[in-house]
Amino acid sequence: MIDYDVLLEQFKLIIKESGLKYTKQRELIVKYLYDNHGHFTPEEINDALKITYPDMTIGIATVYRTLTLLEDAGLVTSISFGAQGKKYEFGLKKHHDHLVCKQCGIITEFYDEVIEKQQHEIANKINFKMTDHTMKIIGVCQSCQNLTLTRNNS
Amino acid sequence: MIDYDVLLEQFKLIIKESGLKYTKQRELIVKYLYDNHGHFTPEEINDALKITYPDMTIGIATVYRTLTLLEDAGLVTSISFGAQGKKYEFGLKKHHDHLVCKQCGIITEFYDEVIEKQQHEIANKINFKMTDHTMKIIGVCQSCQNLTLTRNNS
DNA sequence: CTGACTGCAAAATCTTTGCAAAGAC
DNA sequence: GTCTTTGCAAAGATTTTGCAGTCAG
Repeated sequence: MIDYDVLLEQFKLIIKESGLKYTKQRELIVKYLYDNHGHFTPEEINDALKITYPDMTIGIATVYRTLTLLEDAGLVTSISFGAQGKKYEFGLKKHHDHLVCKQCGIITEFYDEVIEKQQHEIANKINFKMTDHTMKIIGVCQSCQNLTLTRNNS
Repeated sequence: MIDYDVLLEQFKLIIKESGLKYTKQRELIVKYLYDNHGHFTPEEINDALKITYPDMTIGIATVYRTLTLLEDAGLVTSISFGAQGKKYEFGLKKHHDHLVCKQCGIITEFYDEVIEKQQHEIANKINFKMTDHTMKIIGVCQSCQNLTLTRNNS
């Protein structure tokens, strides 16, 4: 995993090159996603920052604006959940896809060489210029399956 | 592709078994998705029905409620687009995945045996009980690529 | 008849925008 | 200083809900 200091430098560089400003709020959001690997809604990020930095006021609008900015810059990526918003995660990890448990909502990441390769082939076959892809496997994770069993046996 | 009459029977059966009622509105929405293969937002469906059946009033709420019902019944499936809602499509086709052009928004469907198989293997490996999956390849379709070329050359 | 369904409008979510004040460079 | 960013609140956009009337079975 990339070092936080290196990440910060990269972030500052992107900021500078775009003629934008480097602010505390932006850093905190990047830092939060870096430190807490996982998938968060804008609101979760906002709430967490409010708790961690009670003396700072960060508006939810800023979180949205920053996440959009960070996504454009490639520092974070998002994953959609139906109509009910997006979740964001730190984006400079190796590309991966997601398994989503529809019972507890937990998201597990995976990477599979065969799938990656096949996707390129599919896109190439029809002259589609692939820039990105997402894959979600939806189902029930092992611990939720166990829970169900337990409940049935009791 | 399944016959419309057969589909209707199946739909009526599902309705009856759930103790629900068979209404004109529900039929029209099923019919619309059957006749117009493609991917539609609830609003698009609502607008289209308003035009096709000017003498019927179908509330947007009914479209939402019906789509949820139909999705639960497996007659339609949905594909999410970030925070900006879902699109629905007729769901009794053979399973397939999507290529989404980020310029014109056109959705192309594909089915790939290798990917399907690999997904099962990934889920099995970690004891994840897969019930569904979605895969989106995002990029630029051939005609949008051509447009860009044309624009650059002119 | 009874209970489900509908349309409407209001409410609830989630996200974006306008604006004056504050902050980065 | 200049121009961007921020927080707030208001506005938008999308989806859901409450309710009285309507309709299917």
